[in-house]
Amino acid sequence: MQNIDLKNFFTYSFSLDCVIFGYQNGKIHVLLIKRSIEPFENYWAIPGDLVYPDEDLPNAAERILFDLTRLKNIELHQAQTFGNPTRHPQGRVITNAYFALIRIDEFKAEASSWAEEVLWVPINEVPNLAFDHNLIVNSTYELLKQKLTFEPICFDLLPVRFTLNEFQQLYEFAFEQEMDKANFRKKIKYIPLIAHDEKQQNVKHRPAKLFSFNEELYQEQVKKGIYQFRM
Amino acid sequence: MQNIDLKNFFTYSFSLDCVIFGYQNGKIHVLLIKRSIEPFENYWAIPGDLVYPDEDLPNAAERILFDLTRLKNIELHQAQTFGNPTRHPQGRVITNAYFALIRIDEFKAEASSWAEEVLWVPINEVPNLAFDHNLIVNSTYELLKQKLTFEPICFDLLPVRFTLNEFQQLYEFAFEQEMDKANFRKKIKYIPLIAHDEKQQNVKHRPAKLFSFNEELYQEQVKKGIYQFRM
DNA sequence: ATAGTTATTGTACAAATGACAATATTTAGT
DNA sequence: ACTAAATATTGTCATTTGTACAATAACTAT
Repeated sequence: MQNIDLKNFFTYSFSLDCVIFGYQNGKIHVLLIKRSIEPFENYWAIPGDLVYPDEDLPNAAERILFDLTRLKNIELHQAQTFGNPTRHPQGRVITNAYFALIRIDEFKAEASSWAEEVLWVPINEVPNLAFDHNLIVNSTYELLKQKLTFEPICFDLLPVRFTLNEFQQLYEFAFEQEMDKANFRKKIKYIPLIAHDEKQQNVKHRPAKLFSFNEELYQEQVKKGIYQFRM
Repeated sequence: MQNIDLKNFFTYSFSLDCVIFGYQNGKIHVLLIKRSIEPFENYWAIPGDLVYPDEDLPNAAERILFDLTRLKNIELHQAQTFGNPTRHPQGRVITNAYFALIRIDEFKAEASSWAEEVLWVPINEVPNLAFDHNLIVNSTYELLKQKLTFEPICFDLLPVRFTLNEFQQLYEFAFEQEMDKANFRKKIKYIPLIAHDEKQQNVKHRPAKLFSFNEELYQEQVKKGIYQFRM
């Protein structure tokens, strides 16, 4: 796996790792796979693999995620790049993290290729992972938290129709901080939401009203410069 | 420069490009070098080169910047990675952008190695650059503007001692928006600044008082959770 | 109907924002 | 020394936003 003659030229491998976040039971989860191959056989890891020589990064992200987890039609975004020379035991592999936010129950992740198992694990209960994947997951989670403040990406994690309490709890979890219900509602006053007639089901108390994000109105308001998302 | 046998393995080159921002005459500038080698000979570009096989990315950033511009002791930060397969005419070269913010007059950039010339150019007057360097510069500038809102990095661009007007003008330039003097001063009320007795020199009107950033107090307040920078 | 539980709305005070005006200090010229 | 020009610095006030806490509403289960 070494080639001295080409040293200083095409001497690297380049891989891409996917950090897939999902929200369930009031907790943000991350998707892991169990490796059935060396190195780190039987370790949990995030889905990732080598990028093909002629492949663009966004395409590689889609392909790799699908190969290992059967997930598709997911919007992936670039995060950090990790290039420590010793991060891969078999050679110099620089890796670029991509991340996505999905509704866990809207997609069905299935182990595939050399992924033996898939697992959604709460972000604060992630076990020891292969390679430097703990570092990658943690760094990317920091990025996610940043983005939660300035972009309406919370709605990719929430159910399409959600209660205001579910909405609030997502932020309480991410920022590890309790918030006042009344004040939270004032804070989100200008976020374009659609209030539905429908109500929460199967709760043993007063059911809450269901809302959904008004994507079109949001886009329109942003274009006009009337509104900027901020939490 | 092609090696068919190793296709799918160590088949990439990995490079690193530096976007160095400086502030002068009320404008944010970026540092360019003129290439004296192919490809893109005689084009302006940002300083960048291949990463050595055993080199960590932060070290590579330092080394490459010094080799081409003689700049050193500069804090470099990772930005985006660009991996379009056709971005380099001679093969697959994935590149990782790093950026830094400096005071132009505190450092002396000098052309070195295959850099024939160096040039500070206002960010809104950047010419056509080699490779996809315009894309890299623009993306990184967007990142800089984001960071200007949430981290006190403006003080890396401003002179060590600055007037409040210089401070304000930096933000007015970056966000392309005029601000009210009085309100700006209210906004920065909690930023830990040191007011000096010293005043602006060589102006033909009332000179402004000079301030500097109180880094220690800032760190202390952040640690205590008392304060979070926000513009 | 009643208790239990959560949803939703209201109130009152403190703090921040934004538009605008007033005052202060310096230089340059007489 | 006095004055005009220029910019620095501070103040006012109406409006909006933030925060803590309380009150009311609506549903379930018994």
